[in-house]
Amino acid sequence: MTYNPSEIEKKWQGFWEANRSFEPHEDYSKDKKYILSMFPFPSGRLHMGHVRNYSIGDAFARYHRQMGKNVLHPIGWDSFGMPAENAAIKNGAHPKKWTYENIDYMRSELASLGLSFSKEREFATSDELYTKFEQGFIIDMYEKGLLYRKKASLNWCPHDQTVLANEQVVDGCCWRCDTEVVKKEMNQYYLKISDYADELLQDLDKLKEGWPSQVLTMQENWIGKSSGLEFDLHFDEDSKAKLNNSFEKFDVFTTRPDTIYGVSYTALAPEHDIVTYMLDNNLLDESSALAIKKMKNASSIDRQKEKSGVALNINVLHPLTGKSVPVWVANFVLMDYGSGAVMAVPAHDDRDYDFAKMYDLEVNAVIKPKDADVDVSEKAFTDAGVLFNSGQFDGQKSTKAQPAIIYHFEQEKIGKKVINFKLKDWGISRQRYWGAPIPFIHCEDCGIVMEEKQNLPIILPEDVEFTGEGSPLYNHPTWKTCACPKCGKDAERETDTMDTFVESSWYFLRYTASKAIQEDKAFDVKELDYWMNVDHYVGGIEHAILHLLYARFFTKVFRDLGYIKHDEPFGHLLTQGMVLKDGSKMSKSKGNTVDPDALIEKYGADTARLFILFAAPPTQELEWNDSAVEGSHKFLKRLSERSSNAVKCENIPRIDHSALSKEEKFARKKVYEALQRAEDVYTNKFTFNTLIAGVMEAMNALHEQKNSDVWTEGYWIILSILEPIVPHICWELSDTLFGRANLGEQKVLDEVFVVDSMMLGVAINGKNRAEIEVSPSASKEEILALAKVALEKWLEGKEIVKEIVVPKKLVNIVVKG
RNA sequence: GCGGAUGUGGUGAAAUUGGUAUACACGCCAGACUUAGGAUCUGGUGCCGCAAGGCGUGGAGGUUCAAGUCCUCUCAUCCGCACCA
Repeated sequence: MTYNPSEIEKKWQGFWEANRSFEPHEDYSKDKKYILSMFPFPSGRLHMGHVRNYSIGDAFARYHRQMGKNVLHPIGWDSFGMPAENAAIKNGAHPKKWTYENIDYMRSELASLGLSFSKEREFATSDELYTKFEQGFIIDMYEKGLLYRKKASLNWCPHDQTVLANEQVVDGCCWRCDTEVVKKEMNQYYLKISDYADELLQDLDKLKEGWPSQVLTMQENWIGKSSGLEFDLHFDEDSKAKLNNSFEKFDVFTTRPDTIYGVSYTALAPEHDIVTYMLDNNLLDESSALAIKKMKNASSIDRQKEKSGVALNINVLHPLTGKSVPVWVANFVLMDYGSGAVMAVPAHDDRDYDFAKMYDLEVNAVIKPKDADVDVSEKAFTDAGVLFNSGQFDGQKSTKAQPAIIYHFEQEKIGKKVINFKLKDWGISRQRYWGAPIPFIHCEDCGIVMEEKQNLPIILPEDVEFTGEGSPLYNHPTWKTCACPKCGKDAERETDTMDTFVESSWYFLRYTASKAIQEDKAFDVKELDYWMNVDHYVGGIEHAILHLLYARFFTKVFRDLGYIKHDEPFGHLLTQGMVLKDGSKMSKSKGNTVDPDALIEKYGADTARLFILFAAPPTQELEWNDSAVEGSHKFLKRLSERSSNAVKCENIPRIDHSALSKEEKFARKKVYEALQRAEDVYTNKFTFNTLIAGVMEAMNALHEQKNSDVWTEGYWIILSILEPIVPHICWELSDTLFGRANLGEQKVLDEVFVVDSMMLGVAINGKNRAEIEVSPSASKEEILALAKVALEKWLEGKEIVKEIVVPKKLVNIVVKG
């Protein structure tokens, strides 16, 4: 049969569409599988990363459908976001029009790949219906006390009068007008993810089976739980006077209380209240004030590059020794971790050490290794050790001194044990147009008032200008005017929209909503119970932290709001590697992209899917190679052409294995080995590349023999194995040959694995020297006798020290002399 | 700086998890068929060497009868980041 991909792909895509082949069934007594690939942002065109993502997901979905499972395999669009607005600024295209046109085009691209998505559950997060439910959830969270407002320091372009995202700041300047970016304090809404920090950390345990360990580690580090000592540092009298008696003290946090006697200075974040007070009241000389302002304006990345500090010329008293300790401002101290102030122990902390050397501050060692003296003349000694110069704690080991010192502080009521998290609350406000409006109203009398739920969704106005200056919603002449829902007075709508991570934090729940309830509810408890959790979640490693953490957080919040019963959304996670060309990531700026449409047009979707799953295991980076794509295409051509060796039938042929030739037996063995591997790959290993290699081996072995029953049986099985990977060609051939009766679970026949003889490697001192053929029932003695004959020339004049026989593998003889 | 990974033929990669290193594929070489070949089929292909043989999984050690796999040190590359006290 000639292979004509464009014809058969169109044919079967039409068939699937007409027959609604991939809609899940509403029979909740059936076993289910929920297979989900991360939904795309509708940027305009599919890229190879998408093709990889959806090919992997589709393989799972189709495999489980063959196994008789009720499969939910949905798709949608993460359609709010900055690029739509940028396109509007650049080309004048309205974000809504731009977005929905992109969706239409990309939907057709996905269709041309033959992906087995459910159509009835597709949505875009910018749909008003989705916004309606999301705004409802935000109101619920506010009422639950999970949403609050606080000041944040944002990137601000004074020229465009607009907030900039980190990626819009280029070398400290605005990407559009090149004006120097400054920090501006603004009120922002925050979700209290920190309330869930402990549970988000604890529950990583539940994911150990199904998630890659490096993702768990990254999340663990991100949440960053640590315990230590928190205590106050009191100013001396002079310093208090200098600060107009406005401050008595500030508190610091340390995870190394054992080093406390080594404190030689303390450092405040440039944003610290005390620093702000000193700046506001002109208590610093001009150059110091300027340096601090510079620190505050620097991007967090610049702040990491080089340490800098300013002495405040005030002092605090060491809580244990009473010694005077100078207070500095340091750029590496962060306001939103701990209390924004640290005690510095340069002798035992690398950062503190560098800083002390820079500004010629004291370095007082108080910890030494167990059996040696400590030398801090070149670098800090950061290991645990034994305390000295530490008063009553001298001679104690770090591990013992830490709790002992904390206990001492608690007894004296001058400090306490504290648990800290790195995880910060999630700021969800964005000063942008193309996002879901935050459904709040500002009333002069009532303050912040929630919009009434019956008035949702609060939708975006369409008559908006995109100039890149200011916030389009804020600038709109009438949109924000409204009446206060509480008192009826004139009020103003909130003009901030939500971070798009909010949408992607619950979209997987929305997919469970069947058509019947989609209009009325975001989702239904019964349907959720049946479909959740997601059995396989497939997506890029770049989402390892933020998206996955936020989605886990929303799941827990929804549980506590009583909407759902699950603690964790994603049972198994597969993080795919990047698609590279010429050794680096495909990107427009590098000009090394390969266009999926062109690929499909030239070779067909099946070739694209086959290559992408064959070229590397899914978790690894994939190096693009045009001639290897050609190779995948040739394999499919052979698959098609050699199908003429198989015979039409309705059942798998019965074969008398013992009557077959060696080549025929070998071919059957290869076919069933591939089948065995298929189960392992689709359910455990996900190394589709080795599965495809196994099928190629089976094809090669079939080609070495001429028995048409063996060919037929081979095709019966191979087409079933390959269907999840290259569905169109498999449906076509299977339809022609077997009326598609083979597209289902196939049984492994153990009889084909029985062999008459096997080859064993024979080695001397571990060095492979020969090969022997033995019967599977041969005894150890028989094998050794054969091995010694094979090794005759190597054994001459040597003394045999040891003989090792590893059944079915090899023989190793250890000799001397 | 911190955190996470990755190093195997000319190339993408296998290796049943300590047991014959390089399966499968690309590329390359030779041959067949052909008006033609960028189609198809057949054979070959880790490196050095005429050969016997030797050497080979980034590098150096170690454990073991046996190491790509385990341990120690080291080098290179990639990814993420909020200097997390």
